[in-house]
This record gives sequence, structure tokens and C-alpha cells, in this order.
Amino acid sequence: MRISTKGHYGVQAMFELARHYGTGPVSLRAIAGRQEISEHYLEQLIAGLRKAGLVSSVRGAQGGYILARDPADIKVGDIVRVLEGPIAPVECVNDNETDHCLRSEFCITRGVWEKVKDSIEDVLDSISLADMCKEAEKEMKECE
Amino acid sequence: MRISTKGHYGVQAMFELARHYGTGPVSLRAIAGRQEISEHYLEQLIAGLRKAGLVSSVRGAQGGYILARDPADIKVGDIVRVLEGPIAPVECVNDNETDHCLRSEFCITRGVWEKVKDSIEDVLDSISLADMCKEAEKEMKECE
DNA sequence: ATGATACCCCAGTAAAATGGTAGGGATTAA
DNA sequence: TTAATCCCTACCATTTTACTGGGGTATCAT
Repeated sequence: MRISTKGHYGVQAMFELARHYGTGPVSLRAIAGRQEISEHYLEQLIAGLRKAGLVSSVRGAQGGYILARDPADIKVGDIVRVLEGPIAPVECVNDNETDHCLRSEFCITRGVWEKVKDSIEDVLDSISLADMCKEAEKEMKECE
Repeated sequence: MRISTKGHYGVQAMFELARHYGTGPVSLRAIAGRQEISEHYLEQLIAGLRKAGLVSSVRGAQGGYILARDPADIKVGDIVRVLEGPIAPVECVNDNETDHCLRSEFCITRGVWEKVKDSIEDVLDSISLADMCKEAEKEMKECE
């Protein structure tokens, strides 16, 4: 039950953009540096997020990336689905799947995976980038 | 966000054993045949479950496998943890992990994965094999 | 005894996914 | 014009997945 570094890095990068929302673009170098990961690899992840319409880019010097919408309107689930594919612990509970397994009506275990799927989606779709920013601020205050 | 066929097949196999609980051992061939998967592959999965103490084996002719405990005392989470490893969407929320990432106190995204982990565990540890058997019976009745 | 029916165990392996790297091209602010 | 950026297509090593192969061992029925 793992998500890959794609989702992991991607959410962190988006959180970074959320923290700078409204203050101009943030460069790849700045994001990657902060996370201590490969710029070039992160670039590919962000490319996906851009194609999915979650971030916009500003080319040229002083360019970078900015969130395409308000942090409150971007849920962690949106990011994870772009980078990791549909949230479905097993294939047969995937919504966009046309060929459900033939025995699904006799397949009791399917119900289990469906419950797991729903619970993951509930969590990921209930947390927005804005929520994470609020949480971060709270942590900062506790350190004072 | 996927589990592999290990967990998928394994839970199905254990459910099969639960359905026959109290009526003697069920052979590998019978389980695999029912699921339409490779006997030899399933054998390896069940070996893991046996080493973990979830199933017992009876060798020789008329042998097979039986649940090591009452179906009500085996949760889906027990099975998944044996076959898939610890339930942790990212490494840094793994309980048996000693080297938490150094920046975890600054790592807001960690909170997200922790929530995901908890919700998955809640679901998987709340469903026993006995629950699944009950569910199956209910489905049968609806078909009458 | 002996054969058929099972489980037990180690080893190999093709295909896919993961987690990158390499290197060039296009765009724009200064 | 040049340095800072994003954009894109390839390639690649390693790990994981999902098996397959083949031999060994225990037990029951006859």
C-alpha cells in the first residue's frame, strides 16, 4: 500500500507553490532545492500537473510556476490522481473501468477494496492546499 | 495507490478458507481453481501466511490448509500486512521505521499521509473474515 | 510396501514500474 | 544579447511484480 515518490514529491511541491500563492512565480530550482530532490525529475512531475491544469507556468527569466487556482480549490486528491493514476486499491473498483470482472457479483472481497478506496478518497478529497497552509502556520505558532 | 495481486489473491484465498472453516482442510488446488489463478503462485502466498501464523497446513493426501484461528479473529488488515508489508503510503509514516526523516517536524505533507494511513488501517482492521462470510450469506439470500 | 495426493522450498525470469539522467530547444526579463 | 527559465524527447539502471520450474517430503488409502 504505497504511493510512489511521484505523489509524495508532487504534493510537497504543490504545497510549496501554495505557500507562495499571490507572490509571483516560483522557480523549479527553488522548489527542488527546498525539497532536496532532483530538479530534472521534479520538472517531469510538474509537467503532468501543468497539463492537468493544476499549475500554470511563466517562461523566461524570473519565470517559474504558480498555482492555476486558489489553494482552497485544489485538493490533495486532485494532485495524487494526476501523478499516481486513479485511486483504486485493485483494478476492479476503478470507476473508469468498463470491464468489471465477470464474477464481481460473487466477489465478496470486492466490497472490502471498495471501502478502502472510499476511505482514501474521503481523506484526500477533504484536504486542500489551503488547509495545509493553515496547519503549517499553526505549527509555526506552537514553536514560538 | 494499488495493492498487488499478492494481497488481492491472498484475501480471496483466506475468505475461501473461512467459508470452509470447521470442515477439514482445503487443498491448494481447490482454492486456486475457484479463483482461476496459478496454483504455484498462490502456494507461495499461502506459505507467507502460514509462517505468519494465520493458516495451518495438513500435509499428505487429503491434506490442505485451514485457518489457524476463528474467522472472527482474523482481520483483513492482518492478511494485507503479511503479504504487502506495513500499511504506510509513504515510508516516513511507517511505525516500525526508526529513521524518521529529519525534517518531519517541518514536513506538513507528512500529516496528510498519516491521515490516509489511519483511514486505511481503520477499514482493514474493522473487517474480519467472519464479517465477509456474513456478507456473502446476505448476498445469497438476496438472490432467492 | 507403494503409489497417489498433497504440501514444502529454492531458484530463475520476462515484463513492467520506479526513479531517475542526458541533452537539446524555446522563451523572456534585464 | 545573454542569462535565466521552462519545454520536450529520449534513454537507462534498478527494483518489483507475477509468475514458472523442478525437485523434495509427508501422509493416506490400498
